[in-house]
Amino acid sequence: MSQGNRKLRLYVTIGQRLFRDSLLFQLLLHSDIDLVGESESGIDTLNRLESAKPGVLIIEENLLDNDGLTIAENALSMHPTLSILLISDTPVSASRLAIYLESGIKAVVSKHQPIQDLVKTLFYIRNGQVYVGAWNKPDTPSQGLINAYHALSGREREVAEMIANRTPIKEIAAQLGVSCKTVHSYKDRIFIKLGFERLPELILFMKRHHNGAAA
Amino acid sequence: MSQGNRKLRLYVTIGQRLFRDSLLFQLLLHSDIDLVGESESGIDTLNRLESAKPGVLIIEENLLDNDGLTIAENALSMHPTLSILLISDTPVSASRLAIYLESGIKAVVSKHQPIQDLVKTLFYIRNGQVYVGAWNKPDTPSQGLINAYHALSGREREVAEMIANRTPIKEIAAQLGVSCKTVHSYKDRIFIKLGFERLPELILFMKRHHNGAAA
DNA sequence: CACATTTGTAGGAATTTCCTACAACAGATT
DNA sequence: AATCTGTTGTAGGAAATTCCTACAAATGTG
Repeated sequence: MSQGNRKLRLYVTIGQRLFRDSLLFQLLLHSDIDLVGESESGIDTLNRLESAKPGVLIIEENLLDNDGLTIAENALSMHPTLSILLISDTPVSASRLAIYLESGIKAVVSKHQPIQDLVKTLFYIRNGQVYVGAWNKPDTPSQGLINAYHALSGREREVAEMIANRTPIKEIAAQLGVSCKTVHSYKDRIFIKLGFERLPELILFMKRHHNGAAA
Repeated sequence: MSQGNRKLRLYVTIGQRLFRDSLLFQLLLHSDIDLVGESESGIDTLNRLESAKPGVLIIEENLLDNDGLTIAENALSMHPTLSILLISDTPVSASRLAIYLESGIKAVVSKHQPIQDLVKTLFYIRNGQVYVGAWNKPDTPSQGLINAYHALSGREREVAEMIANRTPIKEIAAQLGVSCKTVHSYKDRIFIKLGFERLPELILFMKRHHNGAAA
């Protein structure tokens, strides 16, 4: 099976159900993610890796029963090909990061980073590559995304705003005097240019972008 | 505007960006949720409620700068019609719950509850009704959902499993010797019977249900 | 046995997704 | 000024998905 269409076998260790649920839900919207298991405790994770056979493990740094880093190190010694993404409570210092990388952890994402960072990182490390950051200022759409938005044509921005306001496609078409197919084409192009896949991404971006410091 | 199609004006106060993002993303998949603002701190929330005019505020109990309950009480005194859903770190005791309800908080959802509880609660309290729980055992699909699953016909369960395994609709149709339209009809009925709206809900349920204690 | 409900199956219409196409426009180059 | 290239505005085709409806056969109930 080629690299391109191989599923990402994911195991997730997050203590709080609400957080784990909402993260899992979002990741499972991606069709090439295969959830092979989940735990709230480190010890359960260690017990289940053998049968679950994940390629990527997402694990919190601060678990209830254990230090996530310790669990991660144990997991790596048992499964050297496993790629681990550590979720830290705070942005990590350079010295701390060096320790993690030395342990074999492939990525660290802080809980203060946007979800897009975690998703991007996830697909980045599934091939075993190493990723570290956050380099974007939290709570602000990245400059690249803002640039991409400003690069949209006037008509595209007009349609983006209406779509983000949940205006029905038929109503947008009527107001702009174009066909529904045209509005769909615009939506298609907007999502491609901004790198979005789903409507909530656009809604959140437009909300945050127009409010400046609203987040 | 009738109650039925009124949008739910939502403001969310959650300190950690990753958690807030994934929760917001999921809530915004619902077309009748209108996000009017978000903050990571209680003080920002109090400053923005006047202009944001939310109907429902979701706020964490433990914020970085303040006690969520204090912020919630302040918010309520400024905006008596606001419905507040408090996210607690731990399941709350009956005595603690009484305090919250006395403060005018409409619902408390613990971080150890499934996301469906929060979503259900959200739509429950938007009309001002009071909701408290969790009554379901965490990390286990509720008994009602399991009962609903067992009430599916054999064919429905067969199709549910294949869909949850991300088998393409065309392949399911070919394997079962029926048309694609038939498979879509089955999917439609399965989602209605189980109360699901999107594929990740089914995937997570099937994964957890078949694994028993896997979560 | 009669009746009601469920199951298995599938079509119609509308919407959405993915892709392609083309004329007009705008900017860059010669 | 002419030509070339890329972008914009617009929209169709085909396939997939959603929402809804329909019907014969099977099953369950009284």
